[in-house]
Amino acid sequence: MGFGNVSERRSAPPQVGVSVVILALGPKHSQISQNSDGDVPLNKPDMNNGDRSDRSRLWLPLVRRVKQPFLGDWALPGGGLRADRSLEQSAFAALESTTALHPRYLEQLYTFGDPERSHGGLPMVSIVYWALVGQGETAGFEEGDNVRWFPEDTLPPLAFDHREIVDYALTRLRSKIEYSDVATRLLGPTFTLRQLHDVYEAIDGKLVDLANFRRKILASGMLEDTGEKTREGRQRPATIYRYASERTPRISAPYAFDGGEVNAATVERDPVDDALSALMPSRPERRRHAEHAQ
Amino acid sequence: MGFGNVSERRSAPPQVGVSVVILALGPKHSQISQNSDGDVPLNKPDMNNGDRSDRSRLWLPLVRRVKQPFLGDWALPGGGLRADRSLEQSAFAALESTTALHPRYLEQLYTFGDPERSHGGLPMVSIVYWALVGQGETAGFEEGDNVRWFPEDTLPPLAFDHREIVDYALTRLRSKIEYSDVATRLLGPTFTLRQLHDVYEAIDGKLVDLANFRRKILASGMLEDTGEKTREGRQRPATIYRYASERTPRISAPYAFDGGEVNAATVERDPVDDALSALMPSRPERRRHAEHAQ
DNA sequence: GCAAAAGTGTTTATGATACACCCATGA
DNA sequence: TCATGGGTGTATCATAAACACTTTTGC
Repeated sequence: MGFGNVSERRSAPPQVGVSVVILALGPKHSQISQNSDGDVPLNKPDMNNGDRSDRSRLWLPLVRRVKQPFLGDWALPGGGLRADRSLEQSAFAALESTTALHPRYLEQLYTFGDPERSHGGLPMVSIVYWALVGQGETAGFEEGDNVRWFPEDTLPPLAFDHREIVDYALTRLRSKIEYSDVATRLLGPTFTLRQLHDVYEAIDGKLVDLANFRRKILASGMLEDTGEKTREGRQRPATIYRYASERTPRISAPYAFDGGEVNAATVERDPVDDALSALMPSRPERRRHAEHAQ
Repeated sequence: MGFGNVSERRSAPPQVGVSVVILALGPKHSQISQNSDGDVPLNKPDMNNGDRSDRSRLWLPLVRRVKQPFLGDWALPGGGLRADRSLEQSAFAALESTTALHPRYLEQLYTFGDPERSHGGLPMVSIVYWALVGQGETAGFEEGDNVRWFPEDTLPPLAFDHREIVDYALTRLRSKIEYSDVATRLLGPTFTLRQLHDVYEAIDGKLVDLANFRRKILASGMLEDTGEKTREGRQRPATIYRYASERTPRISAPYAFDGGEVNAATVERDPVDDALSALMPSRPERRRHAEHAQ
């Protein structure tokens, strides 16, 4: 299906797709050796050891491009839209098809559509989502030659404008961590205050006073004491908390995508600050693009 | 151009368009009489009188649908995408084609794409922008039978999910006014602190202590004394300020759309808080939707 | 001088930060 | 009992809110 000529192509609508920035907490330094082609560390973040000092950097999975342009470069996982799927479902599907990960958080980031970004190919509008994956969510994940995890601060050159997109996702995460619960989504369902504290420090470089952090978080009421205590290490056991939003039942599931080993229903929009949570579980509708054809 | 059958249509990509929520400051009560069909007040907000008490509500223009579904209902201005235009340009074009308004602020709001919203017609993804129009910007604007201004709090029934979209835009405005300069974009290029104060009160219902407001705004450094004073009324003249961002020259114009009586270059993204301002004037790229086809 | 709006001062409450200190546990 | 991280107390500082007060103009 080709376009007739340049001017027809220019006035035609662009292609549309979905991409996802997936973020997870990983070790500060890779434990496995460097890779053959000189790329920076790249084993997947190990989610299951209790070693605090080594769990303090954000990692994200990228896929290698197998087509021009940017053949061989790393890019964000993505996929197409389908008329019978919500954008979130499409994002989820894109995410799943490349990484088999089940996010604990998924939110729309931004829609990129500048003609310049197409780099000579078909113009493309990308609706980008960002996702947070908790610890333990990566159990079934296998890295291949075309999918690999990278630490956020040592990314390889990325295709298209994907580098800026990643940067924007990180900016959003860093901003959102200050007034919402997103940090908890990078951990498992339960965690200690120290673990949560480490997430905060990992996300925005600077050190956070642990004593004040404790008070602030506890005062915010977003955590709930599970009644349990850690039983590791040789120190005083720490209280184990859980994110308290289970109290506030979802009005409606953000999307009905359900399957896989981890329940997709655990994926939520931010209930506090993302106004869409309140507005979006909205009612059906249809909007043909004929509004300005009065 | 029809689709073959239902399942083909379902797996096909949806249509894509752009819509805009346009907001401007208007009088609290309409000065002209009610409309024939019983709709709520609807003359366009008068931007040019100095009557404070009457300048305290948000208004927005809607267009009447001339097709099914929702024929005759009011809807957001919108239009199509073109491969050779940025999303902002498309938003600007949509805005212009229906209202001839020149916004002082334009920012992407959200992309809506739930299949349910299509109400039985062709599935539609809407990339929605919101715009703020300052006083005096509406000079050349003419209302027709198919375009009309409504006060934000007495909207008629809207087509599709446009009501939720408007609500979300208002939520974003109310949130953003607290940590950015958007409020100034609803006024003219210069204004008194009292006027700005009134905008704040108009936007989020509650009263704001004028003394504290004055200190806070002034301390934020976002305003600049023009050196001029008001010379109206029979009271002490007020200092006239201007938004101080002219100091901080734009790195690059958000988009190159230039034309019409008001310079489109005055449309800016929020320079402080919208991280995209820093990231988006980014470099070209192209992203075909083939990422997950490894 | 008086009304009306502009603009300043001052007190109080609230929250963030820094950091000293005590507690519970395993070895 | 000591090392280690868990957890609390408290003084200090910055900011927000409340509101009394002074200033400048036109009439």
